[in-house]
Amino acid sequence: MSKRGYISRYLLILKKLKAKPFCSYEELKSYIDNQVDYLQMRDDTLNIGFSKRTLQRDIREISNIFGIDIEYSKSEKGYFISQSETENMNFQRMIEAFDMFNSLNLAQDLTPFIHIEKRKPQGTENLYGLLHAIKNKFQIKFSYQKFWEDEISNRIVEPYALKEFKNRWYIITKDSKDNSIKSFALDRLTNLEITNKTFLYPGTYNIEQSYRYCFGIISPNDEEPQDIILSFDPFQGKYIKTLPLHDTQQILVDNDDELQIKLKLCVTQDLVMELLSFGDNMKVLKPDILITEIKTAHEKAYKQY
DNA sequence: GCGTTAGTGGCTGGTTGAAA
DNA sequence: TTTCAACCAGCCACTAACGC
Repeated sequence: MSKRGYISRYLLILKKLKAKPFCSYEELKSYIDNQVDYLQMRDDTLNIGFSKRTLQRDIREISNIFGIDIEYSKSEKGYFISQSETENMNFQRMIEAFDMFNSLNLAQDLTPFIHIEKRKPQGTENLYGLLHAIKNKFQIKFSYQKFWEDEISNRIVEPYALKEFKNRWYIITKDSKDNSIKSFALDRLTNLEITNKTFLYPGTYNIEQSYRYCFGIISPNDEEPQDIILSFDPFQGKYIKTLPLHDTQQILVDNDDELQIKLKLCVTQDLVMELLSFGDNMKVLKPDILITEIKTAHEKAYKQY
């Protein structure tokens, strides 16, 4: 069997148990047989078998490879994924990626109907190296080119964490030059070098807490979060209700005229850019500093015509 | 074509939990 | 406490894929 075959089987097991916990071996077998019938119609190299012994080995391998534990409940007479795993974002992403991978593979003859976004690689080839450096607290060196500058600068930083925002990966670091927290997009980072020099992770620094009131990736440093009140027209409001701008989003008014929401965030450049993208479908009601920023930006844009 | 490797299925004994 | 059913894991043989 090809490697794709048994990896597909692992993911089918996870997918089934996520959708329906406490499946017996027979239920899993039936599900996998059905799925494999369909996959094999498109790819006859996918010769996937599934005996009880194979399931036992798969459970062990899934734990080794993906770190996801599958247990058996005697009272429910079935296998299940431990609850904490199904809530794990990595797990959700893995299942999504698998679905996407299989769909695109199966749909090669449907190419005219699938339009993939053409974008630059995300720089994920450095993920392993960066994770190694974060885990072992090694300083890193790299070359970096900002969007708004042609010049490439060389950086030496202490890597703290990786963060994703709008389909881009960033490394959160402390810059040795000025000791401030900075983020760098992986797709603009080159010549990565992991040094032998170790650093001490500041005990008081908590990345989750630090970015709690940030819209995107720009570090707030010492800035305090503010109450932000926005009013959207009803059409845009529907999108905002289904795709909230931030975890702190609360609905204040929801009627035929507007959707009014409150956010608790630091006013950073990435938040301003996001709000500007709504154009005249959104109005900032609070705070004054943000109203001024948005007004100035719209006025500048108006004067260009 | 041949040898090696890895995945799989089946058999078997040990373990565990529920029921009598 | 004993019995039974089901799972788990070790072992071995088979087979397909892969490299030379």
